[in-house]
Amino acid sequence: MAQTLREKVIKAAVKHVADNGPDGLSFRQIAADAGVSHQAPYHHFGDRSAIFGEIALQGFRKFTAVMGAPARADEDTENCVRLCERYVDFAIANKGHFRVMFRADLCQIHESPETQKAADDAFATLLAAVSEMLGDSASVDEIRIQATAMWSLAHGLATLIIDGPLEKKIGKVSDRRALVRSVARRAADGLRRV
Amino acid sequence: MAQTLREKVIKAAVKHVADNGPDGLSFRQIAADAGVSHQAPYHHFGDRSAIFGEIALQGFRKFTAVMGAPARADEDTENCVRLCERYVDFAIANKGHFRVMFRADLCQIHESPETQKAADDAFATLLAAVSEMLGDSASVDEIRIQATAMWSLAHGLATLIIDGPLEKKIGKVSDRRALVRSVARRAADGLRRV
DNA sequence: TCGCCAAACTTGATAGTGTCAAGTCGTGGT
DNA sequence: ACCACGACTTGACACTATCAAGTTTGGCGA
Repeated sequence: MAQTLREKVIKAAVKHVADNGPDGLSFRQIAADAGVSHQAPYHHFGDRSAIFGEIALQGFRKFTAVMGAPARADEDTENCVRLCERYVDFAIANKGHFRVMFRADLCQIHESPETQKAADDAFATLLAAVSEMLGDSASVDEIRIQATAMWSLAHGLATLIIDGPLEKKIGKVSDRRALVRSVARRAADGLRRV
Repeated sequence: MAQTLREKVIKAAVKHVADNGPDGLSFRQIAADAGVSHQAPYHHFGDRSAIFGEIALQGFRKFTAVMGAPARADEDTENCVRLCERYVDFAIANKGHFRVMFRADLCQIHESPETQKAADDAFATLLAAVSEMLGDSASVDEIRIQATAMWSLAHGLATLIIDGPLEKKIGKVSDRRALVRSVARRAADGLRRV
């Protein structure tokens, strides 16, 4: 294992957040697991929230890469559905990161310009995708609103699945995918019966 | 102050969660603030997660009452918009409850039949509202999908506003209301340009 | 009135935690 | 050879949850 202590600590922290949520994350436990003194991690992350900030940074970068990637052949042809599905897939595949990224009380992304930029880039990617989806004629306001709507939809789905009551109701991956697609398509067509 | 210790503890805990999030909630501090020994709260809530369960219980009941109430004159005439707006309003007005209700890692609602029932009732209220909105002809599946979509949209909006990066971008209440209405109406009309 | 019993609360102790303040140790550069 | 600096250790302190006792207190039957 040629990985540095810093990497080990982050890895362990991400795993803990993914398995047990952000609460009860113990630096000392992580240090002990890494076979290192209880104070060693603090040399790399001055503060408890610093490690969350680092996790968020990594998360936003990965998020930007995933959401901005060109459409694959096996994906839904409808942009809205594809974005939602990618969003939820990302959240599930990166629980440890996702649970931290949008928790301002945990990671204070504005304290690190690097993390702030990564977050801005992530949002810009979302805006760009929506903008492309709407075409040239859409106003900036319209893009903003539509992006916020789609973001909210995907984010709500993801958090309800990950942290909330939806997880146990839809066990199999195929079921989950089907649900996400149905919901996203329904939203794309309009939420109230016309 | 004729309120019992149990009520005091819950009140203090809710306030802490609303102000600082669920992390770092200290039973001892609450006990000290209430002018009582450090062990007293444990007599009412055997466990740290028990108090979260109680908070979730209260939250779900209040939620059901709010979401199930008949439409007021000052509310939007469109059902979807109204439901979203109520949802977000509830989340903001009851931050301390809302932040706990949908966090399975915190409150384990299935451990208390009472809380489980309250949560089920809350979802049933949502389903009923959507069902009414769709009319008699809608299939059960269609109702379920549409309810999940609306729930996700409202939930995503609420969490992004409360915990995420949307809060500081929209400061004034009027701005927030306008945003929520715009987004909800846009979603009701369909997320992709037709 | 007395006794008593269970609930509400206190006191004490233990193990685990974040964090401050010092040390040690090796490695690269001058 | 020196030494400065980053990576890490050691020790201490205040704080926390939680277990395991004790003590108070209010109500109720005899």
